[in-house]
Amino acid sequence: MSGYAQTNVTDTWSRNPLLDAWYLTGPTASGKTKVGLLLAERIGAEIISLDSMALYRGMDIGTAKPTASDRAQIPHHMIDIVDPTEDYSLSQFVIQAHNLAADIRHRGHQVLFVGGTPLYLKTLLRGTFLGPAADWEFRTAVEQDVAQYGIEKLHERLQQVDPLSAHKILPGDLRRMTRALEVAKITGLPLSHWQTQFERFTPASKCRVFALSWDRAALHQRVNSRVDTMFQTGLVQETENLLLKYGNLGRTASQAVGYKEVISHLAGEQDLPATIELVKAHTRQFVRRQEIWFRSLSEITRVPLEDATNLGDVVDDIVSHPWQPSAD
RNA sequence: GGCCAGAUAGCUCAGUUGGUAGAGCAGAGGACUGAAAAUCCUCGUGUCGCUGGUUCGAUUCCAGUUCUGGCCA
Repeated sequence: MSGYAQTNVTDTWSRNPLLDAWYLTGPTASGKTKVGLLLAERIGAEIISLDSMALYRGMDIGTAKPTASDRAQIPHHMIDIVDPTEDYSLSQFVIQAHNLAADIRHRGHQVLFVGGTPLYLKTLLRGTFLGPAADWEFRTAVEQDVAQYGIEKLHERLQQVDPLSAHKILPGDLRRMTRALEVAKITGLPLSHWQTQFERFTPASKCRVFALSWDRAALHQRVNSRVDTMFQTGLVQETENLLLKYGNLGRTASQAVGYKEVISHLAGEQDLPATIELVKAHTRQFVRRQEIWFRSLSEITRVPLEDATNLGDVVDDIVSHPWQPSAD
């Protein structure tokens, strides 16, 4: 098992930060797509989507994908690249994004990441430990153990295998405990030995990472009306079509806010008005978690917004932001 | 018009054999490294509809009153 540890760890299992690109992020419904297009035009960039759900083909309305005309205007990447039945992962994203960024630079263009998946953003900014692929047999076995012996036993097991991770991961967090055990089993070394990338961070002045920021109450209003529009423009129909075409959606795609609730509505679990309210609530909760991530990232420069009429000024602010690339 | 049941946290409701009250949801803060739109942790004071009465003390008992359902005329 320790053979894994000896093979080219740096090349195979880690990715360095990608700090010479531009990044535009912000919570759901903050206006990233529009500002992104204007910014891309201004700086001569191609856009790489930074969104864990826009990856899936056919999930258009619920993910508020850029339109066909948006995509004709500026080249977009990492949209519609997998079927919604497929599993995707952070690591696949990071590897593809690095390769794409290199291609775009070879074409002489700037790279602009646009999207609101904070973990993907953090991973590009700080690098990552890619690690071994998910072992679903192992994960299922762990799940069964937990059902039989309780989650406390799992925490004790992790305590033995990887005390540092056991200390870091909250004892109810089945997913993270399982991953830590999985990595330890496959690599022969504890996860905490590998995961050191997130501790190195860059100040905002040395990178170009911008987060659109709204007053929370105003953003909630935008979320509510965006969700209403999604249902008016056929989210239920789109979901029905996906189910018809693919049967069930995959592990990740079926968890997407909007689709998850419509799927349960189609199964008769709640009526349409209740479904719409659920989607709104879950979107607001997602917004909150996004904001918590953004607050924790030193790399981010906040771009306050009060209405959607001055987007040109917003782009001016972003472009005039002083930038001192670091020597290393 | 008569009878019955409700009125308690932003919402749905529990509860107090009379000593001013608590769940779920919503909301807020935090964690997060191959599922991340996921997963996990923490946070609960509100004229207990209004006005009187009984009582040391009423959100709880009594009377009246307003509103909301339901039933009967």
